[in-house]
Amino acid sequence: MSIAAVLNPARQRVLIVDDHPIVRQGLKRMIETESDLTVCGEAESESQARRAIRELNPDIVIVDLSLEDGDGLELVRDVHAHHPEVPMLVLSMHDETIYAERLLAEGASGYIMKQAAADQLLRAMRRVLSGETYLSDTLTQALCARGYGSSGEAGDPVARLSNRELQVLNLVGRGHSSRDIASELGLSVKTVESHRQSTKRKLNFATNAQLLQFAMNWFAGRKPN
Amino acid sequence: MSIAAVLNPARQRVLIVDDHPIVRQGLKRMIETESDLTVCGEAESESQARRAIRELNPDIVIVDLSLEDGDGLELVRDVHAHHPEVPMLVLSMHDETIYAERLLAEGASGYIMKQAAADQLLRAMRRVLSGETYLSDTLTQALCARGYGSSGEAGDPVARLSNRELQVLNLVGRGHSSRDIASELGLSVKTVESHRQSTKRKLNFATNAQLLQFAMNWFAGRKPN
DNA sequence: GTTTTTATTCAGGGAATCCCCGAGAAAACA
DNA sequence: TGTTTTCTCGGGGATTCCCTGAATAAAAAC
Repeated sequence: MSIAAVLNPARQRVLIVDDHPIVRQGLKRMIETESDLTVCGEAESESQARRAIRELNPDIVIVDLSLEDGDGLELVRDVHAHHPEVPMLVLSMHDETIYAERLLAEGASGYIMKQAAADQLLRAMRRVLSGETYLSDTLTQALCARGYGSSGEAGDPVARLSNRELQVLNLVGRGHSSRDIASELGLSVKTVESHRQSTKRKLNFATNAQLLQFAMNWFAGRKPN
Repeated sequence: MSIAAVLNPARQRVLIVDDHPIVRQGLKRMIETESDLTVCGEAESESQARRAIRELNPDIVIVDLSLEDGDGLELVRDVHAHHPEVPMLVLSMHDETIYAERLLAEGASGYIMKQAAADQLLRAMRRVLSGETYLSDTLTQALCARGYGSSGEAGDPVARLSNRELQVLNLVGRGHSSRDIASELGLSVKTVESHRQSTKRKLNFATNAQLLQFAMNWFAGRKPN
């Protein structure tokens, strides 16, 4: 504990959860240079993180998405279940809109990429600390276009799909082609294409590749059949 | 700047190439706390890295494998071609044995993961600076096992892919279309299609959907099925 | 009860992609 | 030096993508 901590006892206490020592160092440096923030602890696994949250009672938790044990989703869900008052900011390597959606649904308060600059990270932290939600501009646009925030509540955009569309999307996510799906469901290829089309429109996807990516990630978090 | 800098003006000058500001901060902190090392510059893209090496003439370059533009392989090859005397230490997120082999062949002097602790990183840097090669224990074992293993095709089938094919597969996994990949790499669409074709053949995939599914899962750090 | 919306089915058609073939040049290997 | 692999690109038919439209039935709204 430094003199600054004594002079400013109201520092917000941050817990870092990341299995990369280098990244932890970088985060620590960024945070400690701020007068209103301090790092109260570090964890490099989910089990360590759970114990650290219980014992340290941090004001905010920064979670790396690419944890070795589990993909971070479980940790977010678990922490939010046991400590719903602790906001979580998720740090990710890639620009994967799919994960952001699922993480926010599980209780995360923000999503930011490692490509983000220092001031952006700090802005995100302060926003999450104030009880609000932080999303990058591009991510906000993507999610808003898909139903988040436009109606106020975080409604599941997939719920807007019809049964048939959902059925087709499921098979799409398993890597089946339109022709395969058509024969499996006893439909015309044109019908399957039509369902894919309407699904893309409802979920605001431009290309088939985006739909495929979404479908695979969406159904990856669910039990097969 | 500490007294050590005055006492030891012969500090080895390090150039950091990484597109994550947080990681750059972490590396910088680790390096600057050492009395015999200093960071002479940073770069967040391949083009910046090339110019920085020319202008700063560093004693060692630390390269992140997951650069946005390209997969880092080209940078390693290019730098080694123009500055064969500059040792390069490659930093990676995952335990990618496939890349390690290629990187060493292209001129890298060491390969270390971001999970590595600080002392391990510094040990790797000093070893590379002294003109030797650094590999982690697990990686050394993996490479040795491959060299002397008589198990035939027990190795990862992805290892059989050529550099270009791997590069294309990487972009495919990020959801890019053949047209996008062609323009990104400055190639004909036909060439990209050809690489996808040969990749499918080597990995025993029948359709493009299977390749896409595999690529997305592979580069997301998860195993298919 | 009538109108409107949605769901489900399918077709047409131009653009794009897939997927098989081949082929020449360059690089790596033996 | 000869062989293999890699990297590059093209032809061309089959297929898919993607937009528009449309018929029928069911559900919802008026």
